[in-house]
Order: sequence, then C-alpha cells, then structure tokens
Amino acid sequence: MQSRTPAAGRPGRPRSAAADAAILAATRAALVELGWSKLTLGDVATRAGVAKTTLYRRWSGKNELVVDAVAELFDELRLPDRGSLAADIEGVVLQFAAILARPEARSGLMAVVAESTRDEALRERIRESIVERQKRLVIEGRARAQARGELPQEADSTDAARTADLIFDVVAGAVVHRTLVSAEPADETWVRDFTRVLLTGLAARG
Amino acid sequence: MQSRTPAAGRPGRPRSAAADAAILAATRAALVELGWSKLTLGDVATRAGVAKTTLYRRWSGKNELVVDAVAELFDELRLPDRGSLAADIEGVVLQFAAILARPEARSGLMAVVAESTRDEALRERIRESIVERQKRLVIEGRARAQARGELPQEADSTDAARTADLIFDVVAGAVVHRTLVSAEPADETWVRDFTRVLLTGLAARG
DNA sequence: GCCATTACGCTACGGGTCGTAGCGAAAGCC
DNA sequence: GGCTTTCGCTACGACCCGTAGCGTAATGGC
Repeated sequence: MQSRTPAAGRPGRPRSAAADAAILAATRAALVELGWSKLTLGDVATRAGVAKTTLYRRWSGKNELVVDAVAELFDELRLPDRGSLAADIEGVVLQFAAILARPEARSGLMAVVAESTRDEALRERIRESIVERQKRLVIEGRARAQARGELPQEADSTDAARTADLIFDVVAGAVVHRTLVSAEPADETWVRDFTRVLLTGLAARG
Repeated sequence: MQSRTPAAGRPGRPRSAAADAAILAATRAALVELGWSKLTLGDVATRAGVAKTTLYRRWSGKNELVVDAVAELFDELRLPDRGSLAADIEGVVLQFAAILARPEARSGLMAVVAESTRDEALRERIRESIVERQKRLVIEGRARAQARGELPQEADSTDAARTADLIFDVVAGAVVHRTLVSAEPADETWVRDFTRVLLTGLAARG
C-alpha cells in the first residue's frame, strides 16, 4: 500500500503504522474539504499531526498518496448472492455507485486517472491497487452465472479474459460517467435499466 | 466559448479573435507537453505570444480555459451513415476513441471532470460545451435506427430521453474507461465486441 | 546497559506559480 | 480628435513546493 514497504527485520526505529492510517485518513478529509487541486501536502501533514518531512519519506508525491487513500475505499465492495445474474449485477453496481457518491472518491479518483495519462508508473499503480484488485467481482460473478446456466461457457480462455475486460470497462465506465459527468445519481431505476441493456441488449426492449 | 462573450456593439478596442485561437492552441500544446498539473497559465501565455494579463481578462482560471480548449476537439465528431445501427455505432465510437487517444484530450478532459466534482459552475460548463453538445449523435442515431426498424419506438417521450441518457453514459463511459483506465486501445476488435453487447446483450452470445 | 541505526518533529530555505495592480501605448467607434 | 477598451509589460505579496539540517525518540544487536 505504501510507497515502499519499509521491509521487516531492519534495524532502527520502525515506521509508525498509526501515522500511515492518520495520513491516509487526513488525505481523504482534505479531499472532501478542498478537492484535488487545492489539496496541499503541508495541509495533510498538519491534519494528520505529523511533520511534512514524514509524509515525504513515505510517498513520493501527491499522486501516489491520493491513489493509496482512494484505493482503500473500494475494498469494501462485495459480490452479493441474490440468486440471479441480473440481481447480482444490480447489487454490486449500487455499491459501486454509493462509493462514487462520496466526495473523497469523486474528486480523488478522476484526478489521479487524469495524472496517470502522463505517468506510466502511476497508471500501473492505479491498475494494481484499484482496477485489477476489483476485477475479481466480474470473474466471480460470471463463474456463478455460468454455473446457473445464465451465461454460455467461453470456449477459449483468451476470449473469456477479453470478455471480462469488456464487461469491466462497460460497467465501471457507465457508472463513473453517469455519476461524475452526467452528475445524475445511479439509483435503483437507472441500475435496473442499465442491467437490462447489459444482459439482453437494446433490441430486446419494448 | 469564451469565459464571457465580449458583446457586440461595445465601444473601445475589440478583443483580438486571433489571440483567442492562439491561446486555445497553446493550451492544447501545453497539455501535450506538460499535462494538467504542470501546465501554468504563465507558460500558456508565453506560448501564445500574449501577456498573462490578457489571458486572465478572458478566462477566470485554468479550469475554464482547459474546458474550452478541449471542447473544440469533440466538434469534429460526425455520425456516419453506414446502413445499419451496429455499423453506425462502430463508426462513431471509433471516432470518439481516436480523439481520446490524443494526449491533449486524455489529460485535459479527465482533469476538468475531476475538478468539476467540487465546482458546480464548471460542471455545467462541461455539460453544455461537451456532453449535451454531442448527445445529438445518440438522438440522431436512434431516430435513424427506428426509421430502419432496428429499434422499437419509444411510447413515452420521457422514456425516450431516459434511454438516450443511458446509452450516452454507457458508450462514452466504456470508451473512456477502456482508453484511460485500462489503457488499452479501443480498436476495431474491441468496438465490435462492445457494439454486439450493447445491441444484443450478454446472454445472446455464443 | 550501550551503541548503531532509523524514524520523527521542527525550522529554514531557494525556487516557482499565483492572481492582481498599475502604467503607457495601441486600436477601434462616435 | 476624443472616448473607451484592450494590450503588453513590470512588479508585487502570498502561497506551496521539495529538501536540508539538526536534535530527539524508538528500536534491535551485542
């Protein structure tokens, strides 16, 4: 999670784990109050009750710090077992929407994605800490649906991986766009419409 | 397009239209070279060959300037008439992906969206200049498909508007997520898979 | 218990950007 | 020509950055 795992059996005074938690919490609080652009590391350090130099010893900059602070928010996602693929998708999408409704996620997530377009290492960090970490939901949901007979088995494993990536882009992208760009809530009504389109397509409507 | 239309029949020296174009072009060039966070208004002014004060007279800050600079990029989108809904969608999605592949769009767009989560006026500016402006593509494409009999008529006009919003969120969101977060190209293969899911749904596969 | 080693809090610093103010000159409209 | 507004330029205080240096605190090894 940290910028560099301080290793185990090193001599000297160990890094305070409490400081880590305080810094990440202070970062989220600052994101809520100030947003990305007005967030300063000096302010975060003051909020966390640590010195600015302590913060710089653990994270190389604002980007890396915010990625870690935001990544923690998505770990609470759970794939519910509601008996059908449609209901399972609706459940997890609603959870995702609830996280994106929180201001610390809204302002932080998009900002680091924007920065990552010019920083390969940062993008990889985002992929590992957030995206790849949550792709488990798609894999597990599809396996469960295939066991139920709701989805066909993928013959080729390459095809299967490609489909999983596609679904993840569609689901995450649609919810993010709805929430952040259109600025409308991804509520039950919207999620039901979205799930129907995803499962049965546009032509099957009416 | 500008921060404030300088009105028509005002006395005094009129604002230079050439300066506007030079500033917006310089902004895009700076986005390519520096990205969002390292872009400074002083640097943009120097690139454009104007004084920093001139820039501040027209735009209230970095956010508004970049919105205008990026919005121009999306005006080149055209809805092709390829004879079928699937082919039309593939065509416009590929155009959209091509724009998002350009670095000035990548770093600029996501950054202003991130800032807009804490700035209501900025979000409205984005909606007007970019989102609502391009939603014409969805409206026109659906009307054409309904005329062809590929999509059912919407009984309720409220339903129709809701569906248009949904489609826009799904299409734009998926392409953005694929391009910027997953960092994979939205090429012909991906667009074909995506269009099939959008039109016929997941269950119809295999 | 002593020592080497690392983390910590604090202060201070040069460098850069911000956004604004003030000035004289230029460019339009009456 | 006279009025009005824009333009380029310079200068300014304020803020934040990222780092260096120092004395102190907390470990593990001996």
